[in-house]
Amino acid sequence: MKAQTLKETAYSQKKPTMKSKFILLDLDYTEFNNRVYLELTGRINGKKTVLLYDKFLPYFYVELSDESDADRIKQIKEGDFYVVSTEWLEKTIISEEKKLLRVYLNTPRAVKPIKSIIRKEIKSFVQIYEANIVFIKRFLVDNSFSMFSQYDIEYEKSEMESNYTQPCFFLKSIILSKEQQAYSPKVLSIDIETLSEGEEINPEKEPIIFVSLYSQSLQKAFTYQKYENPENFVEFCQSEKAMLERICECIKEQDADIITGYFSDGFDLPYISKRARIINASFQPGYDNSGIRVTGSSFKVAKIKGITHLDIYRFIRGIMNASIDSDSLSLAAVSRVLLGEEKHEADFDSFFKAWKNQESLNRFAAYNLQDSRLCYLLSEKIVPSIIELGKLSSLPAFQACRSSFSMLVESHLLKREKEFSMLSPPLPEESELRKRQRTSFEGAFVYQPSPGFYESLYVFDFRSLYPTIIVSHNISPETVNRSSKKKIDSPVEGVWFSQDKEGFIPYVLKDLIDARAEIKRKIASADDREKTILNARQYALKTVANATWGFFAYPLTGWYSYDCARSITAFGRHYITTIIDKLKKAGFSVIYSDTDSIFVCLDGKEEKSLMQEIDKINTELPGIMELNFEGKFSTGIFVSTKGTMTGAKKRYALMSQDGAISVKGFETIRRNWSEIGKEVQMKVLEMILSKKPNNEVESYIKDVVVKIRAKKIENRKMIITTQLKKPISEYESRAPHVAAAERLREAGKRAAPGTIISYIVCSEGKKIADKVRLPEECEQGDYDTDYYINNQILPSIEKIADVVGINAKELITKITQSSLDKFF
DNA sequence: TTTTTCTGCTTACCA
DNA sequence: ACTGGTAAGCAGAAAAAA
DNA sequence: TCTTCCAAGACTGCAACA
Repeated sequence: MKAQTLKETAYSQKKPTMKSKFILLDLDYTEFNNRVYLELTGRINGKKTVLLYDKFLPYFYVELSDESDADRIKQIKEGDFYVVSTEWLEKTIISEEKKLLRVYLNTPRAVKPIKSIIRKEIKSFVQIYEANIVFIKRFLVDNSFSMFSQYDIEYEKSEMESNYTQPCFFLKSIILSKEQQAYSPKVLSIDIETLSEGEEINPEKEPIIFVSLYSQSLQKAFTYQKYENPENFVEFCQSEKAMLERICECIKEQDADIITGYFSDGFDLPYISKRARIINASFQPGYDNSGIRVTGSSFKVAKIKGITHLDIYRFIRGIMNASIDSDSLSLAAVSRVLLGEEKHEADFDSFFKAWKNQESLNRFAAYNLQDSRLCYLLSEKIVPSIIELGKLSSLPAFQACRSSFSMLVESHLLKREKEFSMLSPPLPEESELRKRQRTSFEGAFVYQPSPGFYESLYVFDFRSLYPTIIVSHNISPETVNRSSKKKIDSPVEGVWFSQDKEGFIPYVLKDLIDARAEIKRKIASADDREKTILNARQYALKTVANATWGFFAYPLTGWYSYDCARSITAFGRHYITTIIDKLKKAGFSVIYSDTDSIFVCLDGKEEKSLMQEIDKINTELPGIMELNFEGKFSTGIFVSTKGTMTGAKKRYALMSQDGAISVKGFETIRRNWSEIGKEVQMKVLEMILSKKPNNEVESYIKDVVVKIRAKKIENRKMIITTQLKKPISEYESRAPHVAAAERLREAGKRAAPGTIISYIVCSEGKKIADKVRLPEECEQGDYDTDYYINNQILPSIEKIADVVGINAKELITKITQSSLDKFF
C-alpha cells in the first residue's frame, strides 16, 4: 500500500476559484480513497506548487462482438477496483474502422485485474487496445501537454491536508496557453567522489568524500575532511552524514527545475541514496519528503519527486551517440568534443593519500567541481534538446532523456493518432514476433568505386531520403496493397500503395519535415536565446522523422510493416541508381554513391551543365524528394580492398576547397587501431590530398619506420584499444583483445562486457594473441617492431600510397634492408 | 611437415 | 533493441606444397 | 523478483561512474 500522502479535512466550504498561469514541471499521481489524483508540479508566479487533479481517469478500449455486453462491463467491480464509466467510440486500427468501448477505471492499478476479468468473463470479448499506455503518458498525450510549457489554470484551495513541502491546491481546469513564452529551466548539476581504492565501487563500505553542486548561483565542493588554506569554493561539513544533509538542504534551497549528472542514474544518485541509508543521513529532497527513488537492477533509474532528474550520459548514449565524433562517451571525451574543455587531471592514488594524511585537498576539490561544472555546461547544450523531444513526443523530460529512438517515435505516433481517429495497432504475439525477428530485407545501394586519385569532385545528396520517399509515395501500413482507384507500384514485386487517401505515417512525416523547414527559416532572424530553442526543436524534429522509417522494420511494434520497410529501401535504390544512369548518360563520371549520396566528376564538361542536369533530375523526382548540392571537393582518394584491384566501399577521403579533410571508414577513425597507425595514415592522406610530391611522402614513411625500429616511438602510441563485447568465456576464438582481457582479469581488474581493453603487442610468442601485453606491463620500447610496421603501418598506408604509385611494401622492405646493412 | 588459402568470428565503421 | 551494407584483422581449419 | 503501481518479459544489448 502506498504511503498515504493525503488526508481529508473536517470542513468543507465554498472556496473561491483562482486563475493563473502555470508552468508544468513534473507529473506524478497518487491514490486516495480508491481514487486517482494527478499531481502536477509546476510554478505559479515562480513559486513551486503542487496541483491535484481528479478529472482524468485511466482507460483502455475493448472490442466486442456483441455490443450488449457493454452493460456487463460497466458493472465490473473487483475489490477496490471498478469501472467508472464507458463510452462507445469509432476508431481505426490500421485500416479497419471499429466501434470500440472506452472503459474508464478508478485507478491505474485497476487496469490489470479488470482487463483479465473482461478477457475471462465477457463472452463476446475480441480484443483490448491501448491498455499498455501508462497513466501519466496517457494524460500528456491525450491533451498534447508537455513539460516546461505554459498553461492557463483555474484552481482552488485544497480540501485535503497534505504533507507536501510545497503549497498544494486543487486544479479545476487546465489548458495550454495560447502564447507560449520560452521558459528557461533552472538547472543544478551534481557530482560525487567516493573513497574507492579497490577495483569495485562499493557503497556499503566506501564513503562519499566529496560532493559538488553547480548552478548559476551555486558552485561549491563539499567535504568533511578539514585542511589548511581551502579554496573559497570548498565548504567543510562535520561528517559524511552532515555533508549529505547539507547537500539535501542546498538542493531544496536551490529550488531547481532540473537536476543533472553524468551517469547519475547508474552512479551518483543511487550511491547517495544507498549511502544515506547506511549512515542514517536524512536525504529527502522530494516535495512529499521522499528520498531518491532508485528502480531497476542492472539499468538503474533515479527519481526525485518534483525535480526532474536528467542523466546527461543516458541521453548522449541513447540518442546523440551517432552525432558525437568520439571513440568514448566518457565525460572527458564528450566534454572535449562538445565543449572543447578538459576534465582535470586525476591521480586518485595521490588524492586518497592526501585524504588519509590530512593534506591539502584543493586539487581533489577542484577536480570534483570541474566535473559538475562540465556536466552543467553540457546540460546547457543538451537539456533544450531533451525538452523539445519531450514536447514533440508528449513525454515528460525525464522519460525523453531515457528513451530509445523507438520509444520517441512510438510516443509521437500515439500523440498524433487522435488527428486520424486511429489507435495504436496491437503488439505482436510471440510467434509473430519470432517470425519478424527472422525476416530481413535488402537495404541501400552502394556504388563500387574505382580506386584512384580524383580532382574536382561534386557531391550531391538527398535531404532525408527515406522520410521523403514515404511522404512522396504515401507509404503507410494502411495504404499498402489496399484496393484503390489510384496507386503507386513499389519496386518490390506485388506491392503497391493506395493514393486515394493520405496515410497516417506520411501525414505525420510531412508535418515534421514542414515544421523543420519553417524553423530553419526562423533561425536566420532569431536572437541567441531563441536560436538555442529553435535549434533544439529542429534537432528533435529531425531525430523523430529519421527514426520513423526504421519503425516499420522494428519487430516490437504494432506499426511493423515488412512491405513498407522493404519498399522504402527499394525506392531508395531505384532513385539513386536511376540518377546515376542519367548522369552517366549525360557524360559525367560517377565516382561513388552510398544510399543517398552521389559523387560526380565533370569529365571535361562544364559545371553549369552538371547543375542543369541536377535541376532536371529534380523536376522529375516525385513529391517532396529533392537532390541537393552538398559541396565541391578539390581532391579525393578512393582505394581498393585488400588483396584485390576492386574499389573499396565506405572508405574514402576528401579535401574541400578550404583544405578541410574528411575521412570515412579508414583506420584513422577506427578506435581499434594504434595511435601510430592512425597518425601515419592521416599524415599520408593529408600529403596526398594536398598533392605533395611522392618523394616527400616516401621520406615521411621512411622516417616513421626508422623511428619505430629504433624504438623511439612512445608506448602510448602503440596501444590498441578494442571493446570487449561479451564475457570472456563466451568467445569462440581467442583474439588479441580477448587475450588482453584475460590478463586484465588476472591482474584483478574489471574485464566485463563493455570494457575497452587496451593492449600493446610485444615480442614474445607465436600468435599475436600470445604477444599481447597490458600497457602497464610494458617498459618503454617493449613493442614488437615487426608487428607495428607490418600490421599497423603498412596496411594503413599501402592502399592509399598505391593510388599515387608509391609501393609502400617495397619501400618498407628497402628501409629495413638498409638499416640492417647500416647495423652490420 | 610446412606454407598458403579459406572460412568464420569479430569489431567498428557508413548511410 | 530504428534499419541494412561493408571492410578487414585474426584464429583456426582445410588445402596445397614441399 | 525487481521495496510498489498499468505491460511484459525473465535476457542481453552497452558503457559509464571512483
